[in-house]
Amino acid sequence: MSQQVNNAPKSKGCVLLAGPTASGKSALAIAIAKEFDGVVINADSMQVYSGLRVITARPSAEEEAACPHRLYGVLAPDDFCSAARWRDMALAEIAACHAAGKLPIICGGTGLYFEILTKGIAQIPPISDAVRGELRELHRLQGNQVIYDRLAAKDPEMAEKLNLGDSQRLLRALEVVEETGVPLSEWQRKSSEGPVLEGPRLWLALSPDRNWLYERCERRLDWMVDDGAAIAEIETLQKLNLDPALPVMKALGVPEISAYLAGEIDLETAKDRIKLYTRRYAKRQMTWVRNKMGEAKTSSAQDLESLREEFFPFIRHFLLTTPE
RNA sequence: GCCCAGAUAGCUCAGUUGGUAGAGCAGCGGAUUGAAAAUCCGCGUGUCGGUGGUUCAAAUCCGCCUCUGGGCA
Repeated sequence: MSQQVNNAPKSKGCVLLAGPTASGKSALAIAIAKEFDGVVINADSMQVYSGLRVITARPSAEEEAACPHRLYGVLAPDDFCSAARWRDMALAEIAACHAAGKLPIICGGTGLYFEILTKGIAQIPPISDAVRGELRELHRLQGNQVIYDRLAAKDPEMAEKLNLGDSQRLLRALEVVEETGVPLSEWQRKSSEGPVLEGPRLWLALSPDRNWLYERCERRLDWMVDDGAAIAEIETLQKLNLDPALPVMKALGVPEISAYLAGEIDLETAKDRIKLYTRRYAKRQMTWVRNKMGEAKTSSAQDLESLREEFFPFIRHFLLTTPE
C-alpha cells in the first residue's frame, strides 16, 4: 500500500499535525514521514532555537536521523522568531518539499503559527529598535496604564478590545501605531494580504486524556532533569548572558532551573513549578485545538500503533484523492 | 485502656452570639493575527466524618460511633 502511494504522483498537499506537548506528535510525525515519504517541518516556537534541545523536548539526534526534519534548532538562542518569520520559513520549506516530490508534515504545538500559516497576517513593517526600546522602557518604569492611555489616544478601537492587564498586546499595538502611523486595528483588517498556505491540506490533531497527558509531562520532566541533561543545558545557556526578555529565556523550565542554579530555590521546588506551568501550557494548547482546529481529524489514542491505525487510512485517502 | 485536640472544596485552612458555607493554592472554561512554552479574561467545583437528638432553623449545641494527631498509662 505504501509502495503504491510512494510511486504515485506527488501532490501539492500537506499534513498539519497539532496537539499538546508530550502527546506523541513527534513520533507520529516521523512515522508518517517514513510511511509516506515526508519531511517533518517544525511548528513549535521554542524548538526553532538551538541550545535547548532537552528542555524543549526537541527530537533527538536519532529521531532526526530517522527522516528529514526542518526548522528544528535553526535559530541562535539570542534570535527571535516572530510568527510571520516562522510562516515565511515554513512556506519555503513546504515549497522545497513539493519541488522534491515529498510530503510536508507541519508538526508542532504553537497554535498561533498554525493560525497564521493558514489564515495569513498583515504585512506590517518591522518595528525599529528605537520605538520598541523606548516603549518597553516606558512600560518597565510606569506600567500598563500609561501604555494603555497612549494607545487609547492613537488606536481607540484596539484599546477597546484589549484588557488593561494584557501588557504584551498593549505594547505590540502601541509600537505598531507609533512606528507606522497606522493603527494595528487597521492593519489587522488587511490580514489576508500576506502569503498563506495554499493547496490541499489534511489536519490532524491529538487530544489525549488529560490526566494521562499530565502524568506523561511530569515523567518526562523527571527524566529531563534527573540525569542532569537539562541543568547542564541551562548552565551553558546562562554563560551567554542573554537578555531575560528573549524568547529562549522564557521557555518552560529555563527561569525555574536558573533560579535553582542561582541558589534561590531547591531542585524539587523548581521541578514542581515546571510541572505546574507545563500542565497549564498543555491545557492552553488543548483549548486551541478544541476551538480553532475544528476541521482537524482528532484522536485520543495513547500509543503510536493506535495513532497509525486511526490516521494512516485518512492520509492514504488524502494523498490518493489530491490532484497534482 | 484513659484524657485532650482535630475531622468543612482536590490540598492547606476560615467560618462571629445557631439562619444549609468562603479564602489561598490546585483545577476547570475562554481568548489568542508579528518575540505565543508568551500574555490575558472568567468560574467555587461541597452528603461541612457518620448517626441520633435539641431547635422554626445545626458546620455551629448535646449523645454515641468511626478515623487521625498528641499526651497519660
